[in-house]
Amino acid sequence: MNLEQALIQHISEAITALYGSNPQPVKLERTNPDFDGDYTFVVFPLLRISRSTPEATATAIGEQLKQHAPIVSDFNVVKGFLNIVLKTDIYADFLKAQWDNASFGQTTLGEDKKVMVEYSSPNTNKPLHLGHVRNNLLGMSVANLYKAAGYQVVMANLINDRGIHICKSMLAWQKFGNGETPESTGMKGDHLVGKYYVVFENALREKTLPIIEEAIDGKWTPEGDIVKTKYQAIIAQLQQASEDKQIAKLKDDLKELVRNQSPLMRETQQMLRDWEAGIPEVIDLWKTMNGWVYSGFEKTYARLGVSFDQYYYESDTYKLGKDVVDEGLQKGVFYRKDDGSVWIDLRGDGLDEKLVLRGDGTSVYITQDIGTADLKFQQHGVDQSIYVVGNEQDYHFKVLFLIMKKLGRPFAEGMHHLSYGMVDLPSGKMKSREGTVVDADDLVQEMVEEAKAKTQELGKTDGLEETELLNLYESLGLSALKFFILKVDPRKRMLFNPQESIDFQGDTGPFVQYTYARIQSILRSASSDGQDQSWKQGDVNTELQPIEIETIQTLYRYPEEVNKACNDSSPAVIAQYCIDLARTFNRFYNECHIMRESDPVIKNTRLKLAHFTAHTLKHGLNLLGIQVVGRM
RNA sequence: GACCUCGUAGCUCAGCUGGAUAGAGCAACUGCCUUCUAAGCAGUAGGUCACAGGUUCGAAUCCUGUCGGGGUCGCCA
Repeated sequence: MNLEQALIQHISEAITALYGSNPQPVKLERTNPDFDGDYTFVVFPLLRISRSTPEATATAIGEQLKQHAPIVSDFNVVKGFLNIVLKTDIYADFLKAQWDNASFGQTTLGEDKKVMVEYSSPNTNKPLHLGHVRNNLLGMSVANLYKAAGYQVVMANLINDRGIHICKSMLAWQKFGNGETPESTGMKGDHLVGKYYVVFENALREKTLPIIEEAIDGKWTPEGDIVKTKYQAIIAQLQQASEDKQIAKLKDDLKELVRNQSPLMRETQQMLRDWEAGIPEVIDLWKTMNGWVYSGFEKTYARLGVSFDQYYYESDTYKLGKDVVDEGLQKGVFYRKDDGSVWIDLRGDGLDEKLVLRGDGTSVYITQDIGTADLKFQQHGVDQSIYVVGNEQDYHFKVLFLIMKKLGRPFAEGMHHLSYGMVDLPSGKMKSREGTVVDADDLVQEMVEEAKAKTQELGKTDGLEETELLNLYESLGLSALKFFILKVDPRKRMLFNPQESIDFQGDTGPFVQYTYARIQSILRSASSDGQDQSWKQGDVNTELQPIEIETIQTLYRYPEEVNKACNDSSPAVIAQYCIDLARTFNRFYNECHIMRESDPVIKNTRLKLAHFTAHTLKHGLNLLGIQVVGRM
């Protein structure tokens, strides 16, 4: 039982003793720093049964606690707020018991439970960009959080390796590639493939631009009756449209129509059909180019420090789910329309009717997601399944989870969408067309170079080997990047300012690492100046300074923060905590001497406190996927 | 148009399961290195918590509406 629970029980007993009953669960808060006390109990809700003033009620409970609760040393009352002061021995005892606990921060929240975290899920036609970086960092960190909370974790990556967009890169390479390979060009495989995706888009734009203009003027003569009818319908609407927004949309529709009729797109569509038919040349090309992409991705993943236990490929999973559609039809969850398409009616749940299988019997996106959900639970027997996917897919996941529930899947309750917000740049949204996309590899490289420049400027690294230095720059650069992204609530849209992200002062990863490195420096001198490990023995001082108590209180909170972060799937909770702990320790560092303290008990107590803090900072940073450094 | 989501200091963000005088960092200004790493610490200044109602002893937090940003409403993924 932790302190808070013990105190809650004492308060509850005090209330019962005074008023005969306790109408509601006791809620405690940490005392506002401006007031004296550790915990605060608000008595307003009790006034009905105490039939007294707030002050008198709070005082009565305070007196009762002081007499009967052994952990309470004192109290004070401000209006209806009962501020409770705990005995400092409690903090000394806690420090003594936990300072060297190597598993401090590991909790039992998820004992005997298993969770899958699916994240990353890239397309194999382009290299990773800043948006993927947020996804990857979140996924990895959330997986770490679950592990720390005692869950078994399966990290999964569902790779989108098929589809029309993949064929675009393939076709462009075939037509314009001249046999280029990563080896022949020295390019990273994912970048090479991405280059041909851009080549394709440019060629398509160039070739269709005059036709689109023609089409807007109503002078286009498309082939095929269906297209002709569609075209005429759009033109008719366009002539009547008056709002700018509507006109723009119609023009976009037109553009899409013209593009899809272009020879280039037809070839691409044919290639997709050939792929589905298993034509060997197409499959070979697909395998080759995807292979390039995977080796490129692996380098990016390795540098970011993310990894996976289970890969799924859409080229496998896109066939799944059709038998579940049959099952749903039998159960009456789905229904079939006259054209053969299968639907679910979710209007009763505030959503729409949603297609789950096309009229021609082929899958849509959600079909395979239904099948893949079953597969995940069958293969791994997980209790929970987390999808780390951007918030533009909120609706999709609402529908998916509802479908699984209606199909009677017991695991449906354990499915969660970690819906994270988009990353904006100071210039606005990232747009590939405008070349404002921030490439993941470039970004990491810039951060590491900035770390190197900053480190050299400060010049504190004399005596470090070359490999140690490289490791240091890597660690610092990635720390700045990861912390910058993870400290923001995942659910919120965030602004990525490159200038601010490479700032190493204030609320940053390097700041927390710095605090850790500082402590290591102290611990090194404690162990090397002839005193060896003797500071680890002996008792701890019970006469603690306020700042020492505050540091211990902050440490005490840590396991709760881990649980909170896990429950909320929010690494930001840990990032904010790390800042809090580092700042509190730095204040302690400034106010109290450690190595220069002459009283050995006080000195050794402070060394233990420093050691404990370092452990906790390291644990917290590791949860964010950040490595600590001993010197910087 | 319908639905979802966000709006807190000049900027980036905490705080949001209702509690005291709304907190950090950056930017600005002022102090602190012959003493454990100044990538640090202390201080000054900066707020109509978008706006208007409501619920409550008490609202940045919950409810309704308005305004503003973003997203979604494909037999795309």
